[in-house]
Amino acid sequence: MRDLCLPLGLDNDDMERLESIVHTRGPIRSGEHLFREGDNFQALYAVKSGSLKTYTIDKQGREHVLGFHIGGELVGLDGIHSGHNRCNAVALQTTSVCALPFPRLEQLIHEVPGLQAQVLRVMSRELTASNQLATDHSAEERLAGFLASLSRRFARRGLPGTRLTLPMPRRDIASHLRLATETVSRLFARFQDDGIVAVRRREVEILDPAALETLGASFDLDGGSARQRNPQQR
Amino acid sequence: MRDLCLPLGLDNDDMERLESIVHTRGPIRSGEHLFREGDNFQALYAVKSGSLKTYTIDKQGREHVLGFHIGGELVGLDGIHSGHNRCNAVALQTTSVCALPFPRLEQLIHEVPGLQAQVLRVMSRELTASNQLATDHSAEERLAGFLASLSRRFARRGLPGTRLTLPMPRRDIASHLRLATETVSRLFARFQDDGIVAVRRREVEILDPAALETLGASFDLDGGSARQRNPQQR
DNA sequence: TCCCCCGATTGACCTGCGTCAATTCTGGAC
DNA sequence: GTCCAGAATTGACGCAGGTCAATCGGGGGA
Repeated sequence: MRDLCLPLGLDNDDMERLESIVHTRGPIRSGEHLFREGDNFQALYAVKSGSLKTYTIDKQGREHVLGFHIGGELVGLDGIHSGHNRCNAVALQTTSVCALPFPRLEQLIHEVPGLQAQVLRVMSRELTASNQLATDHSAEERLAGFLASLSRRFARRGLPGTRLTLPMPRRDIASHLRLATETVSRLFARFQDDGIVAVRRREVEILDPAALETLGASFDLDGGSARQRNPQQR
Repeated sequence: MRDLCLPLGLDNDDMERLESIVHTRGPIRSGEHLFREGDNFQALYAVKSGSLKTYTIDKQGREHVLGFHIGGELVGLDGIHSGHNRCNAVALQTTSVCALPFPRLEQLIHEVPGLQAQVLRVMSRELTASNQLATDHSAEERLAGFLASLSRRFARRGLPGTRLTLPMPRRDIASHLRLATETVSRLFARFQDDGIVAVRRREVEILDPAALETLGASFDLDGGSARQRNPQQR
């Protein structure tokens, strides 16, 4: 297979064992669901290409976008504990994924110590990111932090980090950041006036990455803006 | 030891193995820190008695309360991936915890399959809860959902779920829910006027649990309000 | 017992962002 | 090419909740 593109840092042998249990699923076309809230939880999914959004519908019928997932990222971790998927996952564009059937994955985690460590790490990172998303920040900080984070994630995939095509509409960005669509639109306009980005619909060019990082510094969605750790001991 | 009070559903033998690696730490007095952001990540902590809050300080110096942890709950999961604690943990009252040194825990997870499954489950549940916290709801929904959740958690511990003593000040509740202290205070007053609760400082009596659940229904912090799953397929 | 300090409450006012509404843009369908 | 439905933008306005400020209250220390 050779195409499970998760950055797990496993050696070749372990990676092959992991790939032996996955099966590719796709293409999933834009708007099609990978899974839905309440479905039996059967597998985790690694995005190979394209992108997904995850969301929930609350008891009032309102949609809440939990996150966006591009290539190399994992989806479905929140479904483990209850045995049911806790959110919906829908393709934002033509997308293909690798399914990692959970019972077999659990078995493999047990057999491959390196995999155990990586899975714990991935889940922990997801938790940190979600915690960050739950914090309280202004609309400006949120959008700047979101763009900076997205830019880094694209760059990590080898795509140009300063010239991106957003896979999602404004409405989804807004929902994800707990803003109104109009607020997102106005902020894009403001960032553009300030010379920080050039935006045309879903094409975004980041003209002043430093300014974007500064604006979004306190809303660091993936702990990646500064590689600097915080080495203070008490 | 016999006092690691985590509801992991392990058999006696496995539980004993787990307890053999923990060591009790406490009492931690109110205001003392269990760990701080940036510290080397060394252990997970299970709260035995008392309570903790976890929080971060952002680059502007603002505090964000991530969560509260009472007996039987686990703290520190977000520190795994980076090897450094990602938040601060401070006691809200006299508190004692069990430290689970992570390297030994990892080893034990490998050896005890039942423990592996439980750890994955616990992390997944944390993730679901954090995702929920990140969603967009009115102040009223947030506070009602928070109180309902807290009530359930107390009840799970065998404490009266309708008569609770809040271990945290208004300011921390407000920060956790992304509200102003004054808003929390006003909402308590309103809930009291509506006959839903009786509040006196930190003493809260829930007079109308159903009303509280209804108000907070769409902001379900621990998936516990309704045991009903969502069995729809597709 | 009396302070004293800090947490909580309450009121008045303000503002960031949401809501509503009107255009404009645009990429597919044909 | 033309049409059109949905996406994005822009403006006017309103409100939920934040901010500022004054007061209250109660537990702990001497």
